[in-house]
Amino acid sequence: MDYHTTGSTMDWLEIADRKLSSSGLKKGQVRTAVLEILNSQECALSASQIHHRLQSKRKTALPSVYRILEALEELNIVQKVEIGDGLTYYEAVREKGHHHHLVCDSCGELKHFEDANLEESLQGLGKRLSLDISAHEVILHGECQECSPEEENKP
Amino acid sequence: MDYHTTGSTMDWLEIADRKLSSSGLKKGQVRTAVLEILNSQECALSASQIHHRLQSKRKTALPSVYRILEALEELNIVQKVEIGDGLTYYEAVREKGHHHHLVCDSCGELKHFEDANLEESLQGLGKRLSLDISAHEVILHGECQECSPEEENKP
DNA sequence: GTAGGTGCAAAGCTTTTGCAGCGGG
DNA sequence: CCCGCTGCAAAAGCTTTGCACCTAC
Repeated sequence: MDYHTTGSTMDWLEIADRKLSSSGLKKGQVRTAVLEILNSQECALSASQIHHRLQSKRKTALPSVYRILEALEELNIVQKVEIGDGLTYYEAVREKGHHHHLVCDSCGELKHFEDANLEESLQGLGKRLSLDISAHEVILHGECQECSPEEENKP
Repeated sequence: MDYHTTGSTMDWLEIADRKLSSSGLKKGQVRTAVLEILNSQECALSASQIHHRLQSKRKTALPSVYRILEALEELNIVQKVEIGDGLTYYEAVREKGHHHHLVCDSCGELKHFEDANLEESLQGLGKRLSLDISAHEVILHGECQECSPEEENKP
């Protein structure tokens, strides 16, 4: 399960390819396109957003997108991000850059951030309650920096 | 917006009643029953669980449950808890006891916990990123204490 | 040639909406 | 008596499944 055979940092696409082929999966055209979209995307996209972007390249069926995302999730190549109101997004799982999300109340956009402090708290929490935590998600709701007025004249 | 007129801690049901009537809403039988169920429930329930519990008392329509929960959410009497996989739960918003949730990987049950440290981290995070955070949710996934073997003979 | 990949149509689920009749204040 | 409450039926999303055909290896 160690993909650092060369010592250099491996590309997410490369890792994905290996995981896929070692699971006996082939490189279909739609799957390849989905991987490219997610790779060039900084944050998460919904299934229908991905589907929409695919249309410009090739006629694609939405069920295929779901099947592909499901397979990628199984292999821990992508992960679901559920941001509330039943909205589901998908994003690449990269080696570095574990992060959490902010959903902007104004523009609705999904932003992400990292915070060591938060991770520490979560880890400590697991210990304190003696829970074996396999995953955690933190979703913030609020105003993103673009939307919030620069609060220059605050009391 | 202060419901502590008497100085004593007010019951959640009482607060709910006031909020409802001050919004011009009536005390329908189903709504009253939903409030009672949520009040006697420590943690969150799904719409269909609530619906199911209601059947023993009275024939109820699932859409009514959704409408009631929607109204209660609007008044901040209950809140949604979305725990992933598209599962949505609802729970009473009480004056004290802000908490977060753990979804057990084994039994699937929803547990809750409080953690001051975590709250602090989240607050600090808002400051650091200068975000105006209106809400936050933390969902942990792992094994709850009941499910995890008591790990007595750990190396 | 043989699995896996993909499109299409249809089914499944949860949640929402419209409407008519009931019921609380 | 009026407006809100509720049940019923239907619609609306989003996601999954079945099946036939295509394609990578």
